[in-house]
Amino acid sequence: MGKKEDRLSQILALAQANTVVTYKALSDSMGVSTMTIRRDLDTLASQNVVKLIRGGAIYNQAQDTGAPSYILQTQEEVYIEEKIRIGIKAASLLNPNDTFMLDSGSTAFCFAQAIPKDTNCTIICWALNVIQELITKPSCKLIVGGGAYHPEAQMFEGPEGISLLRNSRASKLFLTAGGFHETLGITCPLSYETGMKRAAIESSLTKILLIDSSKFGRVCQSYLTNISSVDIIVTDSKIPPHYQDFILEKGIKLLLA
Amino acid sequence: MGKKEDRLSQILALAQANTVVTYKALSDSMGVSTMTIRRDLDTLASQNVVKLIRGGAIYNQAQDTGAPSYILQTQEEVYIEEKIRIGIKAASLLNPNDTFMLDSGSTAFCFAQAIPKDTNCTIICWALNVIQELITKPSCKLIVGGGAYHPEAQMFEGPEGISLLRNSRASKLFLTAGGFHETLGITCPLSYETGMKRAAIESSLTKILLIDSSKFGRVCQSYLTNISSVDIIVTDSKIPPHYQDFILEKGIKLLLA
DNA sequence: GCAATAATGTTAATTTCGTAACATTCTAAC
DNA sequence: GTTAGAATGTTACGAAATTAACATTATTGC
Repeated sequence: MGKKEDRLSQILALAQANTVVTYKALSDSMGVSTMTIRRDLDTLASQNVVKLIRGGAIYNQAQDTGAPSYILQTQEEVYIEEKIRIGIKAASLLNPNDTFMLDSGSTAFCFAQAIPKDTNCTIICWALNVIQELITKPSCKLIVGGGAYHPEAQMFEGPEGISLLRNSRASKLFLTAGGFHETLGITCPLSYETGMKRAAIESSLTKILLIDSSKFGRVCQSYLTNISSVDIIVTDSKIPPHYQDFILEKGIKLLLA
Repeated sequence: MGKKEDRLSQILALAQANTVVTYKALSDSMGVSTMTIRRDLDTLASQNVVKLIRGGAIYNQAQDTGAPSYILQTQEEVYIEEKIRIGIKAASLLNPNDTFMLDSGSTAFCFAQAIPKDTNCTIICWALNVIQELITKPSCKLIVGGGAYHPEAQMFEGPEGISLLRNSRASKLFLTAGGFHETLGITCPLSYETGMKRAAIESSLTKILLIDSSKFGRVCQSYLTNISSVDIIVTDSKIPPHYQDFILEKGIKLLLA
């Protein structure tokens, strides 16, 4: 009995494409009676994938939003307002026709959101949420480093991605990190992130670190680079004063959002 | 005359929250007649923010997501039902723990939709809409070929992507095309597509062409490969009979959806 | 305050939809 | 092939929803 199965997935795909499907249209297009379609939609409704309405059904998007696999979601909501401000501040560093690299993570995503729609630029990136945001800005050209997809970080990573970064050059890099420590340097939580991040650091001129104030004094598992390898740090005003002094002593430019 | 304005924004908020709103529920909750609600929803529908359905309206999310830049959208709706059927048929070719490559295009997207959520497999792909669909299936491992993003085709393409495909191997390739002609072979409309497609063909064992019947006899600008390089063709039942004979004579397996 | 006009409400005829009961066809096991 | 059981189709009737025309009620400018 594969017939009903086939109909169900066809109906589901149509519902997904059109949002609304009607008994009549479905029965016409699939050559079965409205009663059959009705029973099919009942089945789909009991599985909670569509919602019945008078005359048909609508696709229930509430249930499938397994979309971005928000393990990151929890992390994302922490310091979200600071990250938005940091993104906006960092976006002011952009010049027309810049080519820059953009790292992964929630702060990078906030930065992507803050890029004005009419900014002509070329962006080299490797995080899916960042890409999804950037394709809404038609004046941005996108170069994407591929590789294996990591759902927890919503990023691509692998030798070919690293080689793409090595073969690219950018005037700026907008880097993110999970920890910033005076002696232990800049760190990130997931070891597979370091390959892409390091390649990006080596291929770009001005290294700009986007980091919210909660990360100062924190140390994560994977060592990324030392502090003097960054040129500009954009953070929020809750940064502890002694870190502020420390950064300025190092000759690094500090921007507070 | 702010009353109608007020109602409209209230209705809109409710529509956004609940997806579906009904004339009856709205007229009850706002203390006006269903006729007024009907006229309100007509207004909102003419502004394209809701879509009228029998008994009420649904919020039209299509207009606010600038998300996928559907230039492809127009093409996508052509033969959409056939493509869905083709996708479902092709998905039946999958075995557990397969590693396969998946091309770009609307038919490839329909195929991605048809992959059962619990299929353990590794998928090598390079189209953004395909990726967005596949990340909703947690049991699929994704490898993504990167490169420059092309909004018209929603795909990535470039030397590093090609090199990733060359360094990969897959038991199957699900290929798409824009034209299929007896003597002029298999063609596609955008020249930058051929690099990725050819690399995929060379790195995979069984070549499966997903193509709707409207493409038979059509020739597009970029030559991709000759017909005998594919092993299986999945199309819909509207395929002209002489093409059906031609394919079978060539010893290619033909599946009709 | 008084038209004039727009907004809203009411009603009834028409159409469409939903439901249930039953008829038919398909399918698979024996 | 027969037959039980499932899937699908048909029909008819009651319950909405749609439409249009008209009635009523606000609003606005004068």
